[in-house]
Amino acid sequence: MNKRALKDLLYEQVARIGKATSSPKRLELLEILAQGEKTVDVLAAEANIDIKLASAHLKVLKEARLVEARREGRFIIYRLSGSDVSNLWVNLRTVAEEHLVELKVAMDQIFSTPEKLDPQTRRGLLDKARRGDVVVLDVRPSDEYANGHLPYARSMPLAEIKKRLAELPTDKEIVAYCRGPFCMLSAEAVQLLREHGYQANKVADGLPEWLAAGLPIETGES
Amino acid sequence: MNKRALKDLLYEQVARIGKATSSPKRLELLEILAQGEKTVDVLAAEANIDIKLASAHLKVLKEARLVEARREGRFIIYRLSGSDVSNLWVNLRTVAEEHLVELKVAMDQIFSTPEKLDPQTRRGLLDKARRGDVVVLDVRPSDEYANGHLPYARSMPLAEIKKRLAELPTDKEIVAYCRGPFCMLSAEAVQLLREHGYQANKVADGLPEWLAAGLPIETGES
DNA sequence: CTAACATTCTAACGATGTTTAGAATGTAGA
DNA sequence: TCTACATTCTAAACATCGTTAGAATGTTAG
Repeated sequence: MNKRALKDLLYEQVARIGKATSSPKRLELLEILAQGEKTVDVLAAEANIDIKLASAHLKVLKEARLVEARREGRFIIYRLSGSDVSNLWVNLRTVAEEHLVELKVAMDQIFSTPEKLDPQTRRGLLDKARRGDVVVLDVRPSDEYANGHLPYARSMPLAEIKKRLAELPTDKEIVAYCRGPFCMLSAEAVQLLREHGYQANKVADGLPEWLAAGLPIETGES
Repeated sequence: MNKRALKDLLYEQVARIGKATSSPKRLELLEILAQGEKTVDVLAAEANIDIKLASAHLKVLKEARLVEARREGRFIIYRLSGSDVSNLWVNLRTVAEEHLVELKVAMDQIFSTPEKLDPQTRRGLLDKARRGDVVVLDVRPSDEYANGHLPYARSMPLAEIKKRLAELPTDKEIVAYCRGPFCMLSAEAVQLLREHGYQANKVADGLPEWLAAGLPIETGES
């Protein structure tokens, strides 16, 4: 076999990863899976697509070895095949945010106050959380919190906030986060909290971004 | 506009980056551009494709804002639109190397002695190069060397090595590198050097990998 | 064993991407 | 202005992908 054919083979393999990440739906599935393992029906519901279609996309991701599946009873549970896949998602999204004007514009329209974090402010948030100067609030579903969350974060899924308002302090800043910059849960949480007189803000980071920045996380129930 | 439509818009934008990296040829073009800016005909020659096809692929990369173009006389010069694009290429290739067995097998077939570098050995190489314990040899074309090279590296393009053998020491280890793990220049250089009695080895790293690892580089002619 | 259920497989459609060749554009130099 | 040249644009053939619906598979509970 000649040199060119061999080279072509190498790039073709990398292109398998590129192809797997070339569909919006598959990217959304990857982001959801970056929060923890999920069954097909949960993934389909979260991504708002038909189960059959979700299954087809998951098959593509599996063939590219970006996800793995295992059966548990009647359900098949998918998970990312490594933390490097989560990092790749963050990397792709970051490049898109950096270079695609259309994405910047869309983000500005959706999220009035962008709260991007740089390494320094991430550390700062960590320190303030440790000292108890802010309450870090994880508003994702509780299974995602259990799978991994920011240090010192408390779990309060968006759907439960209204009933559990009393648990939150009114004299401290509350910092809400969810799945990442594209997730709208924290924005809704902030709106709800502010309406009830709390000092609430959101940060764009989710677990994948935190991990990609090389920062530590915690796991386990609240 | 409803929430779902807005979300779809976000993922669609990221998918533009994925789509741009879903073709082997485009990935090869990105890797070449990660060594420095190039004209279309040089890119086409390096990637072994027709100029028209190269132009078409470059157009796709440009629409995804991964590359930029400027005209200089009769030539149009393309360059990556940021160092994050170079990092993305490294990230994609690394994920592929990690998860795709087919790629591992192909790499083993082509490169008999894989010389992957971890952060520690990279630092070690840097130290040895500084002390002069090894000669780091950049065997890429000289314009790529001028655009950026590993610290303390000497430029000796593959095509010139035979004539310039006398410049190299026989009592020191020579470490050759080129464009990255997929590039065959350094492997050929090592073979040539060994045939002439030199102690030569190669490392998989190229400039993009070195930069992605957060290590410093040098620029300028030799 | 049967029914209910989650998921995948198969087949089909239109939409999109890759590649090639020929025409068109824009620049440099005579 | 005319010619040579690098590059892009256009059109067309062909392959691949996304999506949908219906059939098939494998598992659990009765």
